[in-house]
Amino acid sequence: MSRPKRMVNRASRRAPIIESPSMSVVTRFAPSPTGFLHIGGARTALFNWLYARHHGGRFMLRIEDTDAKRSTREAVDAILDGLRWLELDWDGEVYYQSRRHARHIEAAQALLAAGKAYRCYCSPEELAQMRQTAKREGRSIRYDGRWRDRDPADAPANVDPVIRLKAPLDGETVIDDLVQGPVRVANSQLDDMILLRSDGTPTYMHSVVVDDHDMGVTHVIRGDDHLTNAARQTRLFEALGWKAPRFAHIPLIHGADGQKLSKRHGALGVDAYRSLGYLPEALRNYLLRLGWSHGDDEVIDTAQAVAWFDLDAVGKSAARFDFAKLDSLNSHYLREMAPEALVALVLPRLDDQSAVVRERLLQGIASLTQRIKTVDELVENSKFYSAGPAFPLTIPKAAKQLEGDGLVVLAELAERLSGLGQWNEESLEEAAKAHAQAREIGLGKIAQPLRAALTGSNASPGIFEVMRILGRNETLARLAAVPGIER
RNA sequence: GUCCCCAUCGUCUAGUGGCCUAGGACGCUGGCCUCUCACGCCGGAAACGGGGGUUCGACUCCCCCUGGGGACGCCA
Repeated sequence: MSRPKRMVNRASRRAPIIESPSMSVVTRFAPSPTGFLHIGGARTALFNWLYARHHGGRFMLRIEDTDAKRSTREAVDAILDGLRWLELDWDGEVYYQSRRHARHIEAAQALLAAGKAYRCYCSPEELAQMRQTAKREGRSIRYDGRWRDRDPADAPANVDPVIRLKAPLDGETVIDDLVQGPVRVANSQLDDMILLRSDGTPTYMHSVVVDDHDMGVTHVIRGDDHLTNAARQTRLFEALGWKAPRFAHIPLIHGADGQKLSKRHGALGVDAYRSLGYLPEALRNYLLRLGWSHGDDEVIDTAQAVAWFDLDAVGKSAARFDFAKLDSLNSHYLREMAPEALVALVLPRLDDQSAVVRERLLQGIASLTQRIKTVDELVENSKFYSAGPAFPLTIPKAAKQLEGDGLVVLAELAERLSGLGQWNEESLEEAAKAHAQAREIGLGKIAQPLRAALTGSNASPGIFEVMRILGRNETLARLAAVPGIER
């Protein structure tokens, strides 16, 4: 596989990833269990997985369930299921952030003891008012630090305080983002974030930092809606005296309306893609190309993706989700599957799962697969191999074939077929053509009624293939079952 | 409102100062093939948001504008 010349240039241009060989990569996917694994999360997981696999590092999974009120076991299961279906295997045990509360609290207390954090006695109402005022006056909306240097003796008696980080007021925080490049944020824009809530539980912002450090995460790859969080978190890392990981904020996936795709806004869970009939490899390929590229390559299987993937080829602008392209990739991977694998997908969803049907499918599935985009369509189009069409036909165009002349032609053909010596595609086509010639009509005038009678549809694989696979008995039986034909 | 990010065909993208008459893919579309629908093959329409610079030369570098997105929670 030769790399295009330009790819080399591109790589050498941004190339900020100069790690010592001994430094092994650790990435993590850290979803919050408040719903299914949606498509954006799936891509974030994929990129983290690919980056770790490409660099021979570790890919960890951490469930961010610090919000006990909103986290559910069902959501955790849905996320795990989704990742398994996508075949994104994680290393080691699943981390549950909630189980590490003690550690998070300890870190916050240490900051407090070191004078790098402080107690804030503002009530939620007070904060809401602060925000409102700031908004009205056109200032940025953030906590004003009123308890930052206030005498603890002023503390109201029966108010449980939150613990806030005492972050630097001046200067700026620079994130040297692996995707976005250097991003500078004035420290004056960032307020003193809450580490521990008034009930003593740690916030997400704090837990993330402690966990990423403790887990040895080297690269945080996540949606760019976290970009400003990276600045906040960097300051916490500094306060704790830890080295911050490298950040890579990948652009978000937008819906057809150009807005961020989220659980509350149009995003489907990966389970929906599964039940819609998409293959995990197709979804991975599609998601990979949303924001990442390797020259003009489009069809990239997972092994190739692992070999090629790196952060320097991740684009910076948001992408819209496009089902049409997913469809085309899905049909590509479907067509590459072995008949046995395809049948294993289809047969369980058919009414008749007998050996006879299985054998028909084995023979007919390849050409069936040429005509569909999803597994669902494949199942739908395979049904005629399982059961004969019911009459009258539900498809008007097909039903029309079984009227008048069509019916006459079929009756005559049935006669001819019953006496046919060889039953293969060549002999069948020969017989049909001979009949067409005898009646001085086009082959289509015979093939279409045949198709309707045999498959119940006006579109199907080649009709002689269908007849061959169905066999003489079944073919004749189906013809005989057509209302208006007696034999 | 404040801050941050982004900007090439309808969509995903290639492009890193001359290789660009801007390439590929999906979709759309004309044709061929043909028993239907597909597949396949051949062809077509389709984009650098605008304005200033820099330069011998800008899709490419800089600035402004415009447009889009994101963040501003005791959510994650």
